Amino acid sequence: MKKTHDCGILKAANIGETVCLSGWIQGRRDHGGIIFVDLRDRTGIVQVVFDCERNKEIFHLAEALRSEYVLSVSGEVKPRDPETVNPKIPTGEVEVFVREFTILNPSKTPPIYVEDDIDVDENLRLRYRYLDLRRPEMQKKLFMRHKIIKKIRDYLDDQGFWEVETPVLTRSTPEGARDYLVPSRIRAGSFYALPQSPQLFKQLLMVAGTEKYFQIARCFRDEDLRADRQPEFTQLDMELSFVETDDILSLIESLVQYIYHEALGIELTIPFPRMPYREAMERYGSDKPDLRFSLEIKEVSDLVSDCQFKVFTGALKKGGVVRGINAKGAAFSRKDVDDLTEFCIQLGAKGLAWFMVGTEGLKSPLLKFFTEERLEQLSSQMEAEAGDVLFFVADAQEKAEDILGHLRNHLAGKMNLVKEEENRFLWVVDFPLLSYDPEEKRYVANHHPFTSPRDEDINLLNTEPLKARAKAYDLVLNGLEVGGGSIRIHRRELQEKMFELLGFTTEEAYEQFGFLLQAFEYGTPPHGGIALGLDRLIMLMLGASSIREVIPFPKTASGSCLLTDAPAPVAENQLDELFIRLQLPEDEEEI
RNA sequence: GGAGCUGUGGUGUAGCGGUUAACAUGCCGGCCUGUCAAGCCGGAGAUCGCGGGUUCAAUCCCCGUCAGCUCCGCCA
Repeated sequence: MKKTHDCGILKAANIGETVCLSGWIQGRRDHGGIIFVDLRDRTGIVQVVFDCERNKEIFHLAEALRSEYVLSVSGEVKPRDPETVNPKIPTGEVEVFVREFTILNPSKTPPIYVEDDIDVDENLRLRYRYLDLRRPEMQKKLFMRHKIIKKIRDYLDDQGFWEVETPVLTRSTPEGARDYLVPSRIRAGSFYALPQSPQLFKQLLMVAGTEKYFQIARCFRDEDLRADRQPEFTQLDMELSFVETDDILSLIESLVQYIYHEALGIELTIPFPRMPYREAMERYGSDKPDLRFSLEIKEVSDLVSDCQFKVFTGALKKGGVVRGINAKGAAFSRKDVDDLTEFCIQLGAKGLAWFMVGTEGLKSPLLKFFTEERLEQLSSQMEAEAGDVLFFVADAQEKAEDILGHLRNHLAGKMNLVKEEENRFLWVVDFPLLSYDPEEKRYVANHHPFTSPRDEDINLLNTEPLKARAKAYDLVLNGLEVGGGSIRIHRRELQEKMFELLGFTTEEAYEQFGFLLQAFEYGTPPHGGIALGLDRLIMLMLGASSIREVIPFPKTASGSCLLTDAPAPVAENQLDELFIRLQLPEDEEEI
């Protein structure tokens, strides 16, 4: 028997047809003389009927059917009596009277329910992922992921991009995240690294004249996991020649607008707003601000510089700042405020100053440190009204920004301010090119060593390198970074200057990046690119709360796969072939 | 590396220093010809994550450990 129709598509128009359906048994209702079975495939569910009176033999065979058996049935599509129509399912007007059927495979009783809205330990879902993925909501996520990526390919193909594959076994380069290493059998003692991104190859493709490149690229970073971070993940990686920042931003805006329209039917307004990094940090305390709520951070250093509160004045004397957030109308209890203080302390704050705004003025243990006039100015600066609670952090600028940024997000959750249905895209631009690493006592590239400074900031590299801004940009959606890229350096002198600032000698630079620097000597077009984190983007597009929901076979927080039990020990002869001897911490099992 | 939360029949929960460990659902059997969360009757199913400690007595309290989740560090 060959499947002639999908289960989920049968409707009144099919009445009278003889069909063959194949799928899984969603459920069975045995009434003694008649058995109803819901047959499910990836398109949906249809009711098939085994009737004692019509076919006694088939009916008795059907008594053995159970959930999740794989079943093939053939029979006639019949209309249901009006009073037995099921309006809850699309196929509810019809049912199939079974003439014959085959059990293609029986099933043990599944450990999780194959249905939507299950409340089950994620452990079990991951261990039995193949059952979890049978659930309609997961099938939909798989399908939507396919569809979004298909639309990306369609769009970029239409724009003249070539999809090019780059190696997965490549070489380890310094900077960036920890590499996953793969030992070489043929060259003893040497290792490949799995790519953190195809960065260097896509730049080489620009030298190679590809001009417009993209790839749906798997990337690997051996770092700890988060709800929005897995050690292996998928990027839409792109690189273009003869472009500047605006070309890339508007291309991505159109692409994102296209896939939202095509895949979700949602119309996005472009261009997306653009915000300099500095402004994002000052107003939101984050380089990936969530714009679905306001709660902006306010500067109050000037207003508190002459107060008696030593925590404030002390921070200012050390060159720090005092900044605050107004939790509008929050009307927090003392307990809430204590919890929030604890939250900030966990993040490294020394404390959290607060003022409750009542109808009769401010309430706070800190009132005595301030003059009436200053309190009034403070209230006005913070736009305080009765019911508000004002919070202040005094610390070094970067730290204060960071803590307030986290507090802002936390408050939004606690106060239920996040407009979940909104899609607030934002470009954050003008990132600082470099930061200073006090441990290594050198500058480090914020993006990567090939990121170009802004033309007008090139001279700053000689005088105040930390003030130089990069031609780098991040795409932010609802408080998550969903993409980032830059215009690259394509001129040799500037690249050498960068390496010099990063503390590489010419020899070291050639040792690590010689192949790229050499390529750059053979006619390199100006170029730039971007990579979008597809798992995150798809997660947000589908309203999922974790990246794991849109990855078919994800890893757990400790990097293991509960389905295959990877990572796992290997046989000794495998290690021998690779010239590897294990040196495990004490008390570890012998492998 | 650090902090927090969670762990009880297959599944989801309740419980409590001494219980026959409760409920729902699922599963098995029986009855039942129009259900679609079918219904009714009966039954099986748990060494309460693991190890140690306190105690006359531990699923419950303490310590450790493992696993999962969230966050910090890390990661663009």
